[in-house]
Amino acid sequence: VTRSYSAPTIEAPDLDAAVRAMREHGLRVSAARRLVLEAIFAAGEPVTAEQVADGLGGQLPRSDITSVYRNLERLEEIGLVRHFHLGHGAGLYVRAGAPVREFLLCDACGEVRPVDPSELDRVRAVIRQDLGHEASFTHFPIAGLCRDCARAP
Amino acid sequence: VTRSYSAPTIEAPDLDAAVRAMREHGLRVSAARRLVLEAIFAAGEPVTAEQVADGLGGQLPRSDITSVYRNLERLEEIGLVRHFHLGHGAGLYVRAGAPVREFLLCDACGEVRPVDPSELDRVRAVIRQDLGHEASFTHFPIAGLCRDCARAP
DNA sequence: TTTTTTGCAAAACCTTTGCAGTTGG
DNA sequence: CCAACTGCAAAGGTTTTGCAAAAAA
Repeated sequence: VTRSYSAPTIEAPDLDAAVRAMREHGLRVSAARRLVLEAIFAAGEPVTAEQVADGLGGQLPRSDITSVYRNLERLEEIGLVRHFHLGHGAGLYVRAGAPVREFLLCDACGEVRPVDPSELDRVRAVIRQDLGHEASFTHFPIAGLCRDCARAP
Repeated sequence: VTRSYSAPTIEAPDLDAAVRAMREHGLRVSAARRLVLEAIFAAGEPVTAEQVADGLGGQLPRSDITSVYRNLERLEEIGLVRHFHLGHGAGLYVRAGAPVREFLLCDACGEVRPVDPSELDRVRAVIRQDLGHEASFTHFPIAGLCRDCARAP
């Protein structure tokens, strides 16, 4: 199944603040690291480590994929990046600080629907009440059937 | 994080009916195929392709892992096997016809809690009402924090 | 006999590790 | 200067693919 993707609007990145945060956390601001950060901030949507290494398809200089993984990890540790998964492929990395999205995935047509976490508040409340579990859909999506595919299966 | 796993009770397998189903679907009943089926039916809990290939740790003859994957795929196509994921590791295969379980995963302590699908009926209803999505947690688990870890984070 | 299936080798895919050399602070 | 970081090569874990030989129907 091919996955479609509607990018959530992401507010203008603040690279300088991010660089400051790096220094505050004792991370060196190397060229490679800065490049990963720039790619993540420049991308309008979640991207794979490979896309970052490819310089977002030529928009930025290429990087070594090993360093990209290592830097995404560091940046995630200090809260500048988050990552999540849609299905089975490579992980997707986004700039933290951008609005958090959770995802509904249609197993039939492949639609990926980003939703605002508030839209899942009632869902989380029911899970908490019925099962005593604090659910989070920020790392794995909610799979199933979208409205259209549920109607015409 | 190490994952604990409480096996759901699985009713006595009916290998003969499964073999009949294979023939009905035009699948040949080869030794290798039968072995995969036996392993899946004999296992008291979901197992990886590798566990099947290893003969469940010596209980059964070993098989070639490539064939195991191919046969699990065929058996899943005709509805004798299901598979799902818990986190990032290898997929887990279970005999279809055994009671379906859905899973809650604790990101903090690694607890894996199998629940009966009926326990998620209200959850699914809210997702349907609020988002028009027919949710299924049979392929990916519901991640988050278990009751204990949510209390003491 | 004919079509499916097997077993092996090899590769694909995503991610991590080891290490010697480079660099930021 | 020196700990942190890089780039490369290599490997790890999971799953798929190609193909000639073997086996089911």
